Amino acid sequence: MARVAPTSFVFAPVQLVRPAEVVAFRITEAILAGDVKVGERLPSEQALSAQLGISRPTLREAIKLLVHAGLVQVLPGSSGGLFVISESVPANLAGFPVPDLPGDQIPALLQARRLFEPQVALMAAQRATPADLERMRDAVTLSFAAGQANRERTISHETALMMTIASTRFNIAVARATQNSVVMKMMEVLLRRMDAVRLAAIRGLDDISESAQSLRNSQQAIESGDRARIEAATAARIDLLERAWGRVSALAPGAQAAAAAAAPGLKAEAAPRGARRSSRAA
Amino acid sequence: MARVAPTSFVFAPVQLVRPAEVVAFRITEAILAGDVKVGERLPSEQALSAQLGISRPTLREAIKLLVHAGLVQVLPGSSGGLFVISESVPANLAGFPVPDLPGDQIPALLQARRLFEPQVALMAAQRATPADLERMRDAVTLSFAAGQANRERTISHETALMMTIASTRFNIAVARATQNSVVMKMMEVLLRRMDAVRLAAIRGLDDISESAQSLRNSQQAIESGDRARIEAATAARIDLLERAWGRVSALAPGAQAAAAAAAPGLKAEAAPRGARRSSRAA
DNA sequence: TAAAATTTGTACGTATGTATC
DNA sequence: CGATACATACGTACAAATTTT
Repeated sequence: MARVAPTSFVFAPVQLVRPAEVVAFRITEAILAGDVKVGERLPSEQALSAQLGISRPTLREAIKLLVHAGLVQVLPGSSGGLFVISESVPANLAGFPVPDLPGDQIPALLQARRLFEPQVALMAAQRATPADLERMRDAVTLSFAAGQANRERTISHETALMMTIASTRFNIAVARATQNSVVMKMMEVLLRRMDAVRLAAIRGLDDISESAQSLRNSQQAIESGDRARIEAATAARIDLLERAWGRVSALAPGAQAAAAAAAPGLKAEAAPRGARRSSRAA
Repeated sequence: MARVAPTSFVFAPVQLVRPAEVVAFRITEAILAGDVKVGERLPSEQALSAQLGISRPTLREAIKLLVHAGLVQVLPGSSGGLFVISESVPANLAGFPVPDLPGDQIPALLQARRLFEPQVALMAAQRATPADLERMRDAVTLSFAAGQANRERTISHETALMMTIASTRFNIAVARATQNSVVMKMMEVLLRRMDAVRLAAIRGLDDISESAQSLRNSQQAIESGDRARIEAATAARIDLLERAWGRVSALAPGAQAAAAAAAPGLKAEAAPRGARRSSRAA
């Protein structure tokens, strides 16, 4: 048989994920979403591992990551358990798997949000339950609290963190309000990539209250149900983020450097031993 | 210390993925996308494993899956290698990881597409390269070929398969045309869940040529760049699918049963032994 | 004061799958 | 391509800690 030249197509590397990392991320999500609040106790290891469909050793591995990240505290004994002690640690800071996102693709991320989120907000407005609306209002309240705590011109790290949590929580609430699991899954794809940007971008804001304001505008627009208003408010929110990001990346020598600095672990630190790394198939 | 009741929030099970499955899926994607065509030879095992960032045994494991699925053929010897021999096996039929999708959530999937795809098509129209447009046209051509091969009223399995490939390929081409990696990733979330629906739905079509026609309408609309036309054509394409699905699920005793039949493995057959299952964190 | 209940902590044996040669 | 060595995850069982009864 005649020799056939191989295809010229080159396959991108796959990124593998360890169960413990997936589990830790799942729990972190629940904390960030406000499903489990600070001070609450998670189910026992036995119950949790059953719910998650994994073994207890694997769960314990995940718990180690969470403890190391300062998100939870574990107490032994009869009235002990796994307690949530913080909600302010972005997943990427804890060394969790973050999809590879070259810094220069952050505009692509923002554009994807611009494409997706107005539609999601519209659908949310049509289908939100009272509980959904309350979750949105809670997120807005949190964002204003963050703004209040920071009256000075400079934006502290804590304030930026609170604001990122509020924003993330708002987005999750909106996605949930669609009552559509596929939309939620797609929003997760966006949110997992947003961690890196938010923190950096928020520090590029002229005024921290702008961010809270834009969240409230979106929330009120959704409650009003007015189509044009929803689209405008959602677009405005992303505009704000984009402008802030532009300012930050212009200040820094390079956008990539800024992005990397904001999210250690983003560049995937050359794989400790095996080729064990994170995340889904492309 | 007072005893604290655990949170009432229940965690959804995580779905784990094995490297070989991820790799097999990645290669399948390339085949379905038309990146590597039938008859082509893939790179050598050594080259492939290097590209994919995995060991050769893992790759070989993945190849076993592909061979079993009838997608590729392994020929030994100097002029041998890994040859693509088919593109017509949906990933789910090969036992690949398919995200859990309860049959009753297929309307949610279709609604998510309705929300997302018109926007993607608009963006694609603005940014498509000539190569992108050609990929779309190729997909349309393929769909018409499928229609031609099936002039009778009843739709054969082969025809349905060809049509699903053409549709998938068209969607991939449109997503690629956005030149936006995040949008592509989100489209993947949709497409991976579509496999189950397409095959079943297509058989519910009044006329197989409707499907090819709707693809061509979308393709021409995108080339025209006309906003209203693009939105209408994309919506019409999903309408067609939704009507077909409605017909299929109405015929069958239950929509869930039909969905499960179309996609074995969908319902996650009660976990053979461990909790080995597929895919990303929720 | 002591026993019981609950929950984390630790350890072992097995199976599976991956990496190295 | 095969065989061996290693890593990972599971299941289970038991020990330790702490509060409640």
